[in-house]
Amino acid sequence: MGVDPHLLRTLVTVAECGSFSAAASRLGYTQSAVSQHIAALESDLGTPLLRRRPVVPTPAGERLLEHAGPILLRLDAARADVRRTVADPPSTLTLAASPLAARPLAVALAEVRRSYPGTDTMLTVCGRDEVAEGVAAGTFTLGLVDGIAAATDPLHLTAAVQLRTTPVAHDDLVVALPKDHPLASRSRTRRGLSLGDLADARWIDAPEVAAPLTALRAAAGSDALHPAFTYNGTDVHTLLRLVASGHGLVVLPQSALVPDVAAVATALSS
Amino acid sequence: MGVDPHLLRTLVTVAECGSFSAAASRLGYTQSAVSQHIAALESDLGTPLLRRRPVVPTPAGERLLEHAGPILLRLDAARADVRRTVADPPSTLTLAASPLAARPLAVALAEVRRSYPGTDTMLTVCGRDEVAEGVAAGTFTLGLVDGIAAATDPLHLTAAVQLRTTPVAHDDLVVALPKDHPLASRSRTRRGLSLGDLADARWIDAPEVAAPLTALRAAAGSDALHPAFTYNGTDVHTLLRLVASGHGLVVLPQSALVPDVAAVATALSS
DNA sequence: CGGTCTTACGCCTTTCGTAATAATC
DNA sequence: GATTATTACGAAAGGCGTAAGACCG
Repeated sequence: MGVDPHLLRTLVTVAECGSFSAAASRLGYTQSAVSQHIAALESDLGTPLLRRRPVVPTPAGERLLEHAGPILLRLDAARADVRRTVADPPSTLTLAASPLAARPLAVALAEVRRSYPGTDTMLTVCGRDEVAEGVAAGTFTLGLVDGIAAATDPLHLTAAVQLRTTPVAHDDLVVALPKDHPLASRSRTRRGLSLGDLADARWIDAPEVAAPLTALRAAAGSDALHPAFTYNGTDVHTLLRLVASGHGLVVLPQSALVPDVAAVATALSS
Repeated sequence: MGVDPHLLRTLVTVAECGSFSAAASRLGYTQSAVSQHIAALESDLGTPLLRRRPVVPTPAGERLLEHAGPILLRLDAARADVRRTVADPPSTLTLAASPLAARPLAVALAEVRRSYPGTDTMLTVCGRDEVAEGVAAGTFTLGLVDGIAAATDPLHLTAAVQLRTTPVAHDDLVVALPKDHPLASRSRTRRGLSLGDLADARWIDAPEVAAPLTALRAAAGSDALHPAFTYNGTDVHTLLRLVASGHGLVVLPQSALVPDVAAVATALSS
């Protein structure tokens, strides 16, 4: 009685894997145990949660899955929170950052190394949600996340756990165009190139890195922003090369476009 | 391993009761079982969570308790959510409302009875948080909550579960004064009686019914709003009588002060 | 002492794995 | 027929209650 988190965890894994046996091996259980877990959940809730062969969540299962992730995350967060109050300050600081938080990251890193000279520092770059979840679960000491924010609504974190957040920097958004794009010259002269002018352009949807297209549609008030394709990745460099090759446009913070790194010839490069 | 919700529930109960044995009888366990629950949690987390005799949470315990409530609530919410997708529409609608949501409640009630003529309707009036928690846990079908809200920030629900919310009505806030209060006449003539003028008045803090004083302090920008006493209750009628008797002032929505009910003499009243 | 929490121990329930059965592709 | 899910059953572990012990006021 009462929705055991263990069972929720197997349900989530089964839903992700789309298979009982795959979930079993990932969790270190036997297929039998996984089957019993799902059966226990279903008998407890009085309704099937998964349709078998293929394994797909029922509507009821979908509802439960919507809750399962946040619950498990919060459970981890609780444990991490307790340990944090007990343990002495860690000897290695683990930082996490989303790719476009690079500029404030440099500042934060300097600050951290100055304030805690003795401690090692580890850095992980990953998607926004992974940063938030990692901080919540205690995997990371500190996380830096970028995102579209207004003055009133600082940043809409999708994580289910409320975290202590502080805005640290802001940057203007620009449209990344290939250099030979017809509008590229216009963008030099006048800053106000409205999104409406680009409604018919081909866009790259890169939700893990840049502004998600849905957010842009809301901002532009236009439904006409069609993605040429979706880029599931966190690498900004690759994304910029795709833009340069004319595969589509992307909205990015200005600082992402400006290379602050100089190239100097070395013996190796000759 | 892994923070069993059962254990969390007993921890919460023990912290509320301030006693193992009291918590045991409330939960239907023996004192021994409760002791084992706490011991299991403490050994799992590797730190004491409660200081005994008297029973008070340690700092680590406080942290865990901050998470425990929301987790347990969300667990209930998940179960209720699943059942809701499976069960056919309930034969009795259970509504809940905070006391000062009375006016929109009347409208909602009429709407509900018109739309679902066959179904019985049950109404519960309780504090804002209880409404939110009840809706999350599926105890209530629909909840109406009042609160101080701006256009940008609709209503800050403290509940840990995000609920589908819709603003349905708004009302101006007024200061409730006794009729013979020196400022009562002024309030008739001009509406703009600033909170600063009343900074030195005696206030009744009724956080479950009216605007909490902390919210007023933030709005007034003044730290000088001192409560004469705190009223822990949900009954508006009693609160208004306290104001009328000169025990203190209260900020309420305007509609709470206007009696729309007429008195007519009956045989019984002679 | 009276009350309250902790520990020890026995019983019962739960849960997992092995293995056999059933069902689907 | 091969893969995958369910069912049956035995062994191990976990959880609860009773009862005795330890601690504090």
